[in-house]
Amino acid sequence: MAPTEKTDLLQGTLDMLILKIVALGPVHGYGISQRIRQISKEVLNVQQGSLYPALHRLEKRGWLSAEWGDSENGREAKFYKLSAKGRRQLTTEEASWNRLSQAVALILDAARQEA
Amino acid sequence: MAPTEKTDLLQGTLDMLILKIVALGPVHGYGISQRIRQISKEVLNVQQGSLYPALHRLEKRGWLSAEWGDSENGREAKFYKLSAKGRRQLTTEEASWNRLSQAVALILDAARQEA
DNA sequence: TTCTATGCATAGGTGGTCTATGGTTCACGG
DNA sequence: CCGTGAACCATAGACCACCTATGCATAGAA
Repeated sequence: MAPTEKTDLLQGTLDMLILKIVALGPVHGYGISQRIRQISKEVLNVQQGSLYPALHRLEKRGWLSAEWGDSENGREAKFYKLSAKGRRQLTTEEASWNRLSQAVALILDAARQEA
Repeated sequence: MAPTEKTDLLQGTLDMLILKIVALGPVHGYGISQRIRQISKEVLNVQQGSLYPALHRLEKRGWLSAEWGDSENGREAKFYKLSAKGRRQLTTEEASWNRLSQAVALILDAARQEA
């Protein structure tokens, strides 16, 4: 109804996106969602209720490490860093994403090879 | 552990893939999963436990219509056809997929614009 | 005859995402 | 001076798509 299109994201990609953003350098949670929105040109909009559980999940799996610090505005914020394990995970997920998205593209391109 | 990589698919894309396959012409359920596997070059493997509930879901939403008939082997099989409503839905989902996958690509390409 | 492929189907569990809340501090406008 | 909104964190509850496991039936091959 509203002109705002659904900005939901593709399930299963959130972890990868977060890992990728954090790979660019330490960021706090709120900043991650902002960067995802910016870099994706307002297409991807990560809800806070999705973001924070995801961050905790990734931390629990040892892919991220967290540390409290001060944000650019002098506020308290929890900064995340990518661990070596997280870097490996990111590589895996990127490869998987490429395989799968290319496979989907194959399907969407189909129309030829039909008997 | 096993050398077989996870062939799971991207959540949320199954409906679109099914609609797309059916758009190529009437097929029965089992055939849909085969074609997805073939066209994707063995990358996408739709489990039967995912497929049939999805088909019922799509039918219930009026995007597909079903009809019993005989398969190539002379067996009983339920054939699916795309409805006009389903065709519209497919268009929508394809556009959405393109938007989102391109947005993800933007994130994965990132590394430049950082301050 | 037993196994595999074809074909349909459901039940139950898992897990990620969304919505809805809740709270704090800072800055700005009225 | 007070309200509002942005910056920041967080959790609870619900939803829903997908997977695993299982069931059944028939045909053909080993």
